[in-house]
Amino acid sequence: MLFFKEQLEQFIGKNVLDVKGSDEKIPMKKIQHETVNDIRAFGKELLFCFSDFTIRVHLMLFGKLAINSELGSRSLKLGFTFENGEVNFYACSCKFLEGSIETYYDWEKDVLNEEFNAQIAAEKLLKKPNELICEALLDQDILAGVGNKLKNEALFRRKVHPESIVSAIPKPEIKKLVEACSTIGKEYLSWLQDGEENQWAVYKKTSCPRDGNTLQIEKLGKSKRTNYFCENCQEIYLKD
DNA sequence: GGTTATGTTATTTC
DNA sequence: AGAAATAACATAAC
Repeated sequence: MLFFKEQLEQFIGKNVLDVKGSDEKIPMKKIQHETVNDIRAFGKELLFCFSDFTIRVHLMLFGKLAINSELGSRSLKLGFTFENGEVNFYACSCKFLEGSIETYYDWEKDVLNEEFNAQIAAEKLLKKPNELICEALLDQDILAGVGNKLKNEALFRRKVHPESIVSAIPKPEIKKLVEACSTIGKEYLSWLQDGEENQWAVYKKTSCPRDGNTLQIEKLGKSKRTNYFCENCQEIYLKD
């Protein structure tokens, strides 16, 4: 979401002339004529901060946003009109957060925030000793912003098998994994900013870029998310 | 045309 | 009651 935040900065400090959309959880009248004090990103969420409340937008799987344009084929969920342009959201999840935004978020959890704290994230992962690492890395309360792509890529880069048990992975490796999530997240952002194609090593790929081995594609864990991994070069850590 | 997918929350079931 | 499974949401790509 950091990618969009940068494109939305033109609206910081601007007054909301009009609010539209079908999201009944959002009190449209309260927002009208209010001024956006800040636009922030937290993990996969975008935050429009007003003086007494914040509007949170999450694009989920299928969401889209349009800046200074409209997507005619979709039905508008939430749209802001400013004096200098407009933002329109579709197929997203919106929430009205009363009060100060600081009471809702710990910025150090967000892998793309400058306050991201890898040490704390690693410690929190270790508090889930029995989980598969491929599930634990997706915990938004520990690593906000890490999705299935970053998870797969981080595990591959660190040569850790997705079915490894958290408590069996050496502690220094846990920290390295956490740092890889953040690093790869930044790489992803720079591809987006530079308009480059995604350069995933294993996500949606069929062969290992290290040894050419055919990648395993499996839905693992309780959440059954797809995992792409190389059995040859990703080590599995199991309890003894 | 069916399946799958960058994700989370609400509801139902056990 | 609380955990765990299931559904819901809504769209594009293959």
